[in-house]
Amino acid sequence: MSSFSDDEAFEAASQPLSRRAMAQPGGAAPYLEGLNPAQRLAVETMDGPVLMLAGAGTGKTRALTARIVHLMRTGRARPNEILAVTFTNKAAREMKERIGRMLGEAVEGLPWLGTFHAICVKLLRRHAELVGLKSNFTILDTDDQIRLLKQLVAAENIDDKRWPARMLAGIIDDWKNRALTPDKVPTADASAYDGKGVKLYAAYQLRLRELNAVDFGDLLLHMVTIFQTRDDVLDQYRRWFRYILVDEYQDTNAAQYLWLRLLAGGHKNICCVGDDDQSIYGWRGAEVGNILRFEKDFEGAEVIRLEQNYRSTPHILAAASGLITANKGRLGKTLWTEEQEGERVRLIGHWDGDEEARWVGEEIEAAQRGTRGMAPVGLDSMAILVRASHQMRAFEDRFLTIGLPYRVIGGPRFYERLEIRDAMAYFRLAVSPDDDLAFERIVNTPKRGLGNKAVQTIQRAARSNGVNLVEGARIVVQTKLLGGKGLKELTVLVEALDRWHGQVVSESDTHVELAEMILDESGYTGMWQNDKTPEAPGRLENLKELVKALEAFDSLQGFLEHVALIMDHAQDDAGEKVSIMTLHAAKGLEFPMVFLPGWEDGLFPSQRSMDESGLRGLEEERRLAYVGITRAEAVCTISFAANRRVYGQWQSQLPSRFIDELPEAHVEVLTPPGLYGGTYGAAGMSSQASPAIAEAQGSRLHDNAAKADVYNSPGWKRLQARGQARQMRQPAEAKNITIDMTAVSSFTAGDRVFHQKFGYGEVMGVEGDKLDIAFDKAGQKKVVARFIVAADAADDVPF
DNA sequence: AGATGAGTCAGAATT
DNA sequence: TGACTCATCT
Repeated sequence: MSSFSDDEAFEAASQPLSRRAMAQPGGAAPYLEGLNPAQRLAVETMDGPVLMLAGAGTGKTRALTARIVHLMRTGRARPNEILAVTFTNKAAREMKERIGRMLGEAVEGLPWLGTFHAICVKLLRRHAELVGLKSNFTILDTDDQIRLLKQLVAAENIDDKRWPARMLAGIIDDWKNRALTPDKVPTADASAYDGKGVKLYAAYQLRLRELNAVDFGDLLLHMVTIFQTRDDVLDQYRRWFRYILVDEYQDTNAAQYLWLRLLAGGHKNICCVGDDDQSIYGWRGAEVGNILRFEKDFEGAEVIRLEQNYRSTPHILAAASGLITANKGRLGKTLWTEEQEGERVRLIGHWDGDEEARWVGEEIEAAQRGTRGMAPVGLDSMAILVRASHQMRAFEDRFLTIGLPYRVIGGPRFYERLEIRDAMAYFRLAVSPDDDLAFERIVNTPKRGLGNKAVQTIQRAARSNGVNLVEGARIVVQTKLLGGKGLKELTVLVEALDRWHGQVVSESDTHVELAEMILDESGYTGMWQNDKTPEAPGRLENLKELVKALEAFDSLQGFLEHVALIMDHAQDDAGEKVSIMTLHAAKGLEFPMVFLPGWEDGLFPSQRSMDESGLRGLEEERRLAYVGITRAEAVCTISFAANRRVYGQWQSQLPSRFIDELPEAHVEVLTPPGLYGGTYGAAGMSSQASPAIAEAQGSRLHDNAAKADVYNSPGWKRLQARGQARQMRQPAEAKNITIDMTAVSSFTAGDRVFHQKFGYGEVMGVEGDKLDIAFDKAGQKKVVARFIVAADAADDVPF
């Protein structure tokens, strides 16, 4: 891959400043309008180190983008003298859009804006030779990384049962996050990976260099190494990037921190934006300490607090603020809002996880209709935020059953899918025949009769001649080291690879045509067309989508470069849907109505987090809770279950300690259905029941005022909650599963059926009132029979 | 080379 | 419980 495009970016950006970029004559600039005093101060304090301590929902992106525009419009910096770093591509994209909007028509060049990794790629391509690479190095993703490590581990005769390569990958990542090259790994870490970690790390780095490849961690690590060893290069960039801005500073790891300190070392014009209370990526190497230490690290730093919240009601803010005060060593801030009081944070306990999911489903449907005098709420305005992704299942099952549309945010990503990765390996190989990892991946996909033995033969041929695997394969073909089918197939493959590579070089076809040709001629498309498993059609769809995505680029190289760093993929946004996601995925988002289920000790806070990291872990969990609550604009509902299936075993659960930490004045305890009144309430009351509960039971009134009365001593919440949960019974519906016999009996395996959400499919099996159906488009799912109609009757149903 | 069965393990996830 | 990996059999 050539680095010309990068260089052009540098040169173009270095053109003299246009007239338009000068300060606007007279009157406040439009981008400053509507900023509150703190935001405005953060925008206008341009020189020296600034820490913008921006609480949840305080308009930090707005301030950050306004600051960039301000730097440009006042003539303080030319666009190319500004470096703005984010963590995710999404954040970078959003910021670009906002800046574009603020600048309007006037295009005077754009600042350096991108993720740490994207910026580092650009820099590293210019200086690759300083770390023994060529500027067209490839970027390996986690999968390649692990396969490479597996080979090294195998060469060391290590039992990869006890010491999986994945674990080594994690250890090495950790070292790289801490900016440790193999020679700098502290002796305390010498025992890592059966005492062979450091040695393998060194071997891995060597191998990467041989392959002219880097992993994600290297992008930063190599640049830090270059900055540390080459003053001339560092000076160049210090002059280049005169103003530096960093988003989500609380998420920086040691390598990123060093990188920033080195770059900002001269002029100290660095503005870090973040919120120590929202640091939730410690397990990924982020160090809250970076933001806590800011004032010490950068002498004379200004700390500007953005505390006016534009998102949530006072009750929600107060509940979140109260909770987070239990953490030690915070920078501290006081969020406030001009909004009206609104509803308190709602708290409710349930019998078990299924009951919780059922209740949430009902609440959502009620909100959709509009209840308690509230206006109807759209599904797009609601979200369920869970601690761990396996908690999503109960909700998905329930929502499928009641036909409530939902979308899962996060999940497996497009470019991580098998078929996409295979196709990409073909593209990589066509672009650079040196890509041995890509060759290994596709040599026998589709099946060519080239199994382990054949691959070893090729590897031996390549190694003994000091060439790449494609050349090794060529030698094998020429010297007929293989026989029969394998030889024939390998001959065809080598010829095809030559042809494709030739076409990449000569550009005789468009890259889109070439891509289609590769997938076709390799037999890869055919492989899935002949595959009869239910996933096959979906995979073919994805391949089509991949080719479509290619159209946005002007070469295969350009596309591969993009994909290496930008692994995200548009979500399906069609139609109103409830969002389900993890708390981590919810950071930065907001919803009018938020459900926070599963607040049980061990689940949230997660036991594992506490076991591994003790108090530090607990505090990070608490910040996660803080993030969760502060996602809510108007209604925030926390819930927990008394019983939950954990790895197939039923366990009784205790309400989360975080529930105790919520300030009582801002919480309203709801009454679970089926506890008071109904079939089971009266019979289930034990002598331990609190007077308030007995009273409520007796009167059968859901009287919140009465409950609030007794709801006033610390520790009581959990006791009360536990008491409630004990008295709960399994709801009637769960015990007496109603089976609609007419619906069930009308279908048997093999029937063509129709579902309003999933479309057409074939019945694979029948279990009680559920049908196991392989849908043409949506894959295999279990669906309640009453939502299914016969395929030929679908036209008659008014969906 | 593909299918089957035993065994293992269980967390958040970006680039 | 269930998803996934690996080893072994056919």
